[in-house]
Amino acid sequence: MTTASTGGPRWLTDEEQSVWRAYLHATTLMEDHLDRQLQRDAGMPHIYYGLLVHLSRAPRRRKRMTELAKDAKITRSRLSHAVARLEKNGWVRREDCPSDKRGQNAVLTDEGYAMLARSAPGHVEAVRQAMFARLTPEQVRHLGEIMQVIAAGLQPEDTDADLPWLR
Amino acid sequence: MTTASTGGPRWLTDEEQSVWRAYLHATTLMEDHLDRQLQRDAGMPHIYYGLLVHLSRAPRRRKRMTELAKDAKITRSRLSHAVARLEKNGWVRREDCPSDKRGQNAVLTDEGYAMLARSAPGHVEAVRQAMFARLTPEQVRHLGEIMQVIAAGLQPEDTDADLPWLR
DNA sequence: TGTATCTAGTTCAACTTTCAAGAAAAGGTC
DNA sequence: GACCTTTTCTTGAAAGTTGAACTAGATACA
Repeated sequence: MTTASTGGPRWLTDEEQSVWRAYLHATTLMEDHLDRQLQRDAGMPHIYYGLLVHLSRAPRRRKRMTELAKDAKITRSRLSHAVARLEKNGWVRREDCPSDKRGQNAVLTDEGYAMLARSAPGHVEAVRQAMFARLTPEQVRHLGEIMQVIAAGLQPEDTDADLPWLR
Repeated sequence: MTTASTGGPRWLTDEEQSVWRAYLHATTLMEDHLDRQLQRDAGMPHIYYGLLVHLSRAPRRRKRMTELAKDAKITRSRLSHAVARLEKNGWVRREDCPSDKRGQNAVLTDEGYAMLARSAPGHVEAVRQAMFARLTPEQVRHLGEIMQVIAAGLQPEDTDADLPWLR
């Protein structure tokens, strides 16, 4: 039942509710699926794998902790723990930042890179099967646009340029 | 760069990669956003809130543990811990299942229901602002269809009816 | 210089999730 | 009934996450 605007709380329409449920359902299953796949084939959860991917793309395969945390959308605290674990695995190592003595670079080791090279094909295949193999090209395009819009709305603005009180 | 079919591992096209990144980005931000919103306004993470919602919709506001776990797409173990926590809050209580002495029902208490009634409007508003307020009606429809397809592909088939070796 | 403030990263404790193991009841088969 | 298997749910330990507190170094400014 769709509530007309009576002054009470605004609920979602039937369609919105159904879309929201589908969204939660699909995203939960996807995350579980990939976590399991990577835990099995690469010995780490999805987010840790993502950290290695980020590092592999960075110049000289290294990145400042804070920047990496920002890229991966996790807190610095969580990153500290994660890097500690990945270091224990030998896939990442920390190195002092030469220009800022507070800073640390997380560096993808050769072993880390090799692990990534080994597990990437399987992971990509899992992603393809779970998502792209099932959608039409149009749906893929739509999904991209929709996700861009949602992310933009939730993204904390990191540029102060357009904050009125700083104009 | 899009790899042609050379026999090596099949990568994603540029567009697929970009859509995949957008998907990960948006879903991560959304989950964080809602977790924070509910932790702040209802004192529990999103998934726990979801459990209360499920119970509130169930007949007599109660449900067998296994069934609840299935609905919420979490393991029974996780549910056991979660219900223990919610029980401590006074929002849920366990009750023996009369027909099966192994069974337990999770029951939404009046306090739990009140808590839900109190926090639901804010949560719905958060969902609306994060998603539906930013999408066109067409995008909402597309998103629903896309999520249905993805969920269907990942959903473990619980009917054995069509397994070939049981035919 | 001195001092106040900010930033980078870590650490701790509390909480949540996972995985493997286990207790208890139910269901099947002889 | 006895026996074996399956289902239901819980438990405990290990792993991961969170948010607040903390250290050390950078930055700003008088």
